[in-house]
Amino acid sequence: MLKQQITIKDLARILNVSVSTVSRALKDHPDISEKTKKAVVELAEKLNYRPNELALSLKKRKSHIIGVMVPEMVHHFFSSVIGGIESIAYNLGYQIMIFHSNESYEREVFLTEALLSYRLDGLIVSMTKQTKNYDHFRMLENAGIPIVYFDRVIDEIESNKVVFDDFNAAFHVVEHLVRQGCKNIVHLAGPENMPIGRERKNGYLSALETFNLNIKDDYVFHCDNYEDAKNTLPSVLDKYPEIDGVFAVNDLTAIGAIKAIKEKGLKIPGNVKVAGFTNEISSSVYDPPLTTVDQQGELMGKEAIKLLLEYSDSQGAIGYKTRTISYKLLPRASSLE
Amino acid sequence: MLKQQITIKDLARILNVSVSTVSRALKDHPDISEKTKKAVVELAEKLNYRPNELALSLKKRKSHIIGVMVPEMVHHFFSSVIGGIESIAYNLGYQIMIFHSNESYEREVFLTEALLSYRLDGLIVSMTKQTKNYDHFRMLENAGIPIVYFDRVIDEIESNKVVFDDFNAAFHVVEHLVRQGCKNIVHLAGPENMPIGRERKNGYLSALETFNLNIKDDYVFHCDNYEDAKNTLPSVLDKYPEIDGVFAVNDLTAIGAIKAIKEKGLKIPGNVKVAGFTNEISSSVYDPPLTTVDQQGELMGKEAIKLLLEYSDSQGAIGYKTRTISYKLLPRASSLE
DNA sequence: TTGAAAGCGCTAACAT
DNA sequence: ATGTTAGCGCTTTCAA
Repeated sequence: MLKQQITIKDLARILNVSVSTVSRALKDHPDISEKTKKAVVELAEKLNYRPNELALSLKKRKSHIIGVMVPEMVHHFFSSVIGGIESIAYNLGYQIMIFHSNESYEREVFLTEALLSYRLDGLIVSMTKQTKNYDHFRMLENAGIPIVYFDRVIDEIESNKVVFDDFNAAFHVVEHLVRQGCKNIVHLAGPENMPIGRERKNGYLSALETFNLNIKDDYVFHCDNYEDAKNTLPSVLDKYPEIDGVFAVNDLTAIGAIKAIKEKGLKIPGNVKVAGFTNEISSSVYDPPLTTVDQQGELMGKEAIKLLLEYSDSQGAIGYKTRTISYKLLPRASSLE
Repeated sequence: MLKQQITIKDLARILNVSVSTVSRALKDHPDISEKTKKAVVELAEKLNYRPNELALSLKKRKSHIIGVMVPEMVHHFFSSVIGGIESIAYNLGYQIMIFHSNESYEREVFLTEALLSYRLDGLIVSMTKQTKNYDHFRMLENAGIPIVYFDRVIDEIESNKVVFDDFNAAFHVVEHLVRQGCKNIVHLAGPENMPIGRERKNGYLSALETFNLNIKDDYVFHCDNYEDAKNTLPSVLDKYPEIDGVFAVNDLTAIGAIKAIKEKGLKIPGNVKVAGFTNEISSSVYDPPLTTVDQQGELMGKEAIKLLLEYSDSQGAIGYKTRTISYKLLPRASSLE
C-alpha cells in the first residue's frame, strides 16, 4: 500500500502547534521563536517533508512549470535545445513539461488545448512541418499563457521568437568552400516551404553571387536526407564532372554525399570538398570529419527560456522580441586541403 | 497584462448557478437538467474553459504526472526511451516531467528531493555513472512514490526494473564475429562497476569460452568513448598484431577504433572486423556501416511506464517485477566479408 | 434538480 | 509568539 506524503498538517499535529506556525517556521519568519523554529525544521527534515508544489501553485496562481513543445524528441538539435532550457530552468526553480507533437498538426492542437489545464507559466514551442493554421497558439496567448517560438517560426504570428541565422551561416559555409578553392558548388536543399530550407538556399545563392561564381539552377537539388543523397549524387557527378564542392542542408545529407563521392573513387577533400549543417554527432566522428555549422541548440534553448521569463515577469509590458542565434563555422577535414 | 484563466467559479457567476452545479454539468452528472447542462457546456466551450489540473491533483491526491530522470538528454538512446514513455503517457492522459541529472550524483540527489514536491505519480529513472549510494531513491519509495529503474540498474536495490539483455546481446555480437572468422577479439569495455559494462564484458567472455577462443586479460581494455578508442588502439595493434576482431561497449567507441585501425593502413572488415553496441545514428551512416545491436529504447520506455502504472494501480500489491528487453543484432559491413 | 459546505495543502491577513 | 480564518479551483457529501 502506497503511503501519503507528509504535509504541514502532520507536522503541526505532531508538534502540537498550528499549521500557520509550521508554515512560518519553515520559511524562517522573524516572529517565530528559535525554539519552535528548530523543532519544526528538525521534524520536517526527519520526516522528509516537502512542500506540495501543486498546492503552492494553486495558491500563488503560478505553477513554476514551463511547457516545451517539440515536433521530434529523438533528434540531436531538439534535445540540445531542451537541455539548454532545462539548465536555466533548473537554476531558477522551474520545471519543464515536455509536449511531443510528433510532427502531427492534430496532435499539436490537441496538446495545446490539454496544456491549458496545467496552468503553465509559459510555452516554448517549435511547430510541426504541417502547421499552417495558428489559431490554437493564438488561443493560448489569449488565455494568458505567454509563448516563445523557436527555430521553426512563422512571420504571420506576432510573438516572442528565437531564430537561427540560417542565411548568414549558409553564406559563410559557402564562402569557406570558395576560399578553399571550390569553383563549382552544388547545393543539396531542404523543402522550399520551410523558412530554414529557403534561408540556407538563399545564403548559398548569395555567396555564389558575391564571389562571382556561376549560379546554375541545375546545381540545386531537392535532397535532404542520407539515402537521397547517396542515391542522387552518382548521377549528378556523372552529369557535372566539374563539381568540386557540395553544400548540404544538413549533416546526414552531406554524409550520404560523401559516401557516394568516395564510391566513385573521388577523394575528399582532394577532388570534392563537402560541408553540412547542424553539427550532429555523426559529423565529428565521420571519416573524414565533416565541415559543418554548429547551431548552438543549447544556447537557443537558454535564450528562449530567458526571453519567456523576462516577458512574463514584465506581465507582457516589454512587448515581443525576436532574438537571433548566431552560428559557429566548424571547418573540418572534409573541406580542408 | 497577462490574464487569469477561466475557472468554474467564473462560469457559475455568469450563469447564476452554484459552482457545484457547474462541476456536475461538466461531468455529465445525471441529476443536472439538460437545459443547465447545455448552457454550462456551451459557455465553457466559448470561454475555452479547462479544468485546473493542479487543483484536481490536490483534491484527488494524484497528479497524473510521471517523472523521468535521465543522466543525459542529448543522447539517442535516452531520447528514444523518453519518446516511448511519452507515447504511452499521451494515450493515458499522463504528462511527463523531465529531470536531467547530467551525470552528476549531487544533482541526482537534489532533483530526487525536489521532485517530492510535485507529488508525482511515479518516477522512471536511469541513474548517473557516479551513483554508488541509493538512499535518495529509497527515501522516495518510502515517501510512497513508486520507481521504475531502467537500463542502468543495480542489484542492491529491490524495485521495479526494465533492463536490457546485455549479456546475451554481447554474446551474440561476439558469436557473430567468430562466425565471420575472427580468432583474436579484443573488447573495449565500459566501467566495471556498472552492470551494463559488466554484463557486456561477461557476454564477451562467455562467447569466447563457448567457441574455444583464448581468453586473455590483455584483450580487455577499459575504454568507452571515441577519443579514448582512437588513442588507445594504435598501441594495442602494435602490441598484438594478431588481432582480427574488436567488440566495443558502444558505437562511438567502435567508430574511434575503426578510425585508428584504418589509419594503420588495415582494412575493415578485411583485416579486422569491428562491432559496436546501441545503434546510434552514426553507426548506420559510418563508412563502413557499423555492425551493432539495437537496444529498442522506445520499447524500453513503453515497458517502463506500463510497469509503473501497473504497480501503482495495484497500490504495490503485485510486488516488484523486472522486465527484460531483448535485442536485435544488426550485422553491417564492418564485420561482413 | 440544485445549493451549501467541507476539505485537498498551503499562505497570509487578521486576530490574540 | 502563535492561532484562526479565508481562499486558491475543484469535487462530493449532505441538505433542501
